Amino acid sequence: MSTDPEKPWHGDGTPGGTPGGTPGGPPSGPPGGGAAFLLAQLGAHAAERFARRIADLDLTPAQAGLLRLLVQTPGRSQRELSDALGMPPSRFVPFADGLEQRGLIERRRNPEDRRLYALHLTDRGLSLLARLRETALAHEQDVTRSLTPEEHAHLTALLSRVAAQQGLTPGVHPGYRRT
Amino acid sequence: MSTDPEKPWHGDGTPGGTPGGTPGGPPSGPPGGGAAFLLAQLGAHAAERFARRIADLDLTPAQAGLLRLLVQTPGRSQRELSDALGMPPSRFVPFADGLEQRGLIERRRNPEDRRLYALHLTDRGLSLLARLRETALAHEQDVTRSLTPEEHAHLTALLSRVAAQQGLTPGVHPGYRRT
DNA sequence: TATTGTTATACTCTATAACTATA
DNA sequence: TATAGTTATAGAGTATAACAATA
Repeated sequence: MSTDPEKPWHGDGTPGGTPGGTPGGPPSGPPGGGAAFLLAQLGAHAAERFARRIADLDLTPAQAGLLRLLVQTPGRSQRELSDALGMPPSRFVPFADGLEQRGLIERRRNPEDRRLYALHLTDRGLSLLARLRETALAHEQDVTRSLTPEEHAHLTALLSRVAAQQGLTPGVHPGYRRT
Repeated sequence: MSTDPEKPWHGDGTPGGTPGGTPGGPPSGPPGGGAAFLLAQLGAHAAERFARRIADLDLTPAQAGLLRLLVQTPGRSQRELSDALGMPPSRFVPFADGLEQRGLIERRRNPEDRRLYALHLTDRGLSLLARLRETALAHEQDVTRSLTPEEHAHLTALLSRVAAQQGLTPGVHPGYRRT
C-alpha cells in the first residue's frame, strides 16, 4: 500500500469524473463498442439468462449440451462425449452419474469391447429434451426481442458465417467446460 | 451404475450414429443454430481469443477492464470499481494489489473521507492501455475477418441495439467476475 | 450505527495422477 | 502395452464473514 499524499486524491481536470454518478463521455474507437467486445458481452449475458431459464428444469448448460449431443448421435462413448464437451473424463463420470440417477440417460455395455459404455437418452430424457427446446425457443425470442424478423434472420446469418469461419463446432460452445 | 444387458448397446437404426466419426444431420429449429446460441458460442470464443492475446501484455480480461474503467472515470473508490466489475470487495483488494505493484495504477487517499481510496492510472498504466487498444483492434479485425466492411458495420449496429435493449452496461461484461 | 478497506477461514471446484478392467 | 472408465487427492480459487479504521 503506497500512498502519495503529494498528488490530488481525485480527478485531474478531466470531465466526466463524478465520483458517485455515471460517466458521460462516449468511448472512442472499438474497445468497448466493437463487434468483438459486444459478442463477448452479449454472449455472457445470453448464456447467463439461458442458464437461469433451464435451472427450472434442473439442468445446467453442460447437461443440456449432453442431452443434445445424445439425441443427435446416440451411443457415443464417455470418452468421446467428454472430449466433445471439453471436460476431462474424471469430471464426466459424476456428471453423467447425476443424469443417470435421474433416469434421463442410461449406460449400455458394448459386448464387443467391454471397456466401453454407450450412452443413450431414456424416454424421460427425450421428453425433457422437448421441454428444453421450448425453453430455448423462448430464450431466443427474448434475446432478439428488439429486432424485426428480417433483422433477426440477418443477424443469425452473419453470426453463422463468423462462427463457421472461426472454426466453431455447431452445437457446442466452450462454456460447457464449466459446471 | 445400472446396466441393462437386454437392450442393444449402440444405435437404434438412427442414421448418423457412427461411433468415431462426425455426425452428419443438421439440427432442426433454433436449439443449436439460433442467434442466442450463436451469441453464447461466439462470445465465449471471442473472449477466449482476447484473453490469450492480452496474456502477452500480462493482463487478464478483468485487469484490462479495470484499466479501461480508470481511464474513463479516474478516481473511483475500490467499492465502486468492484461493484462495476461484479467482484466482491474482498477479491478486489489483491486484484488491485497486483496492478499497483506493477506500477500501473496507484491508490490515493481522500483527505475528506479517510476511509476511501481513489484509484488512478499511472503513466505506465496509460501507456500499457495504448498497447491494449492496439491489441483490441487486431482482435476486432480477426474476429470479423469474414465480413465486408458494410456487414461488419451492420453486425455492430445490430449487436449494439440488442445489448442496449437487454440493459447491458457499455464497456463492462459479466466475464469480469472471474479471474 | 454504517461504511470502506482488509484479512482469515471454510468451502467448492478442478485437474492430475494413480488404479482396475479390458483389450 | 494401450485405452475406457473410475476413484482419490492435492491444489487453486472463491465467497462468507469477522475485523479495524473512519465517518
